[in-house]
Amino acid sequence: MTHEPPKMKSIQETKKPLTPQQLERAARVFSTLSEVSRLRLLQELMQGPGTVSELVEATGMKQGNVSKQLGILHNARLVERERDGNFIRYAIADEMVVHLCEVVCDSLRRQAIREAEQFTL
Amino acid sequence: MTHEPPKMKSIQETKKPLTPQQLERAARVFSTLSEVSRLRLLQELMQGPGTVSELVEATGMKQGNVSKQLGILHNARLVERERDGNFIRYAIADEMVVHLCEVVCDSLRRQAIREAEQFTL
DNA sequence: AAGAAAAATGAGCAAATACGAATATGATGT
DNA sequence: ACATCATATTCGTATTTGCTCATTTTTCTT
Repeated sequence: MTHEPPKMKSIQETKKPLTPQQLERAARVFSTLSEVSRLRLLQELMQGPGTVSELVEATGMKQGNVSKQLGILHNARLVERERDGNFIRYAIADEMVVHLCEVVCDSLRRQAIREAEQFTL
Repeated sequence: MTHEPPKMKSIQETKKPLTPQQLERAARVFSTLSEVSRLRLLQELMQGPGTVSELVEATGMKQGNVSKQLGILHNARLVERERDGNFIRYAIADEMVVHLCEVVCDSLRRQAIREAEQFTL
């Protein structure tokens, strides 16, 4: 016979679920941020706009790779580009990126504190 | 001769860069959220804790897959599990997940509004 | 202890993708 | 027009990973 698991009240009932398309787009955003190389680039751009060669120098990545990852970020509308003579200057295009990174960093901090406390219990 | 690109002042100089390990962990968090199936599961869990079979029913995913994706979420400490008889109840373990999804959804909303405005210009 | 139910795990396959190397495109200055 | 510099793209390779199916592990019941 099939048992029924005991029910439990939800903490927050008030969240409306996302549509499949929204889920898809959210997944794409997260996927775009799922690579260290791209986070590295975004981190540099959070200090201010920068050209490809500046980013190559700042990150130590190969030029082709920098360009490719920036292209991915640009495709995802997280970054915008503007030509300046021979250079192309990239910049953060969506504040969301900054907020997302802040949220993750906050959590990492809290987690680190929690882990540190384990040694003093 | 190598040209120097014109400099530009940073908007926010006050952000401290993340360490390589922090970048790695942030990337791992984002990577964990980069799959629709896992977002789907998290979305269900945001309505409250649930067992594997409940999640199978709610999402239409295969049992093995649900279990595996939950395992990944659990490995990333985004989800916690608790045995309840024959069942195992999963629940959101880190509010960060909720915040991250909120941030992304806000951005998607803003983006949708911006795109809608393009038709009325 | 045996059987049933829930969840986890492993094998195999297909698809995605990150990176480096080489090459192509596009703009600038002479 | 040509040479040069900055950026983009293509190709090939290696790695990762998501999914299904089948099997195993764990717990509960009788």
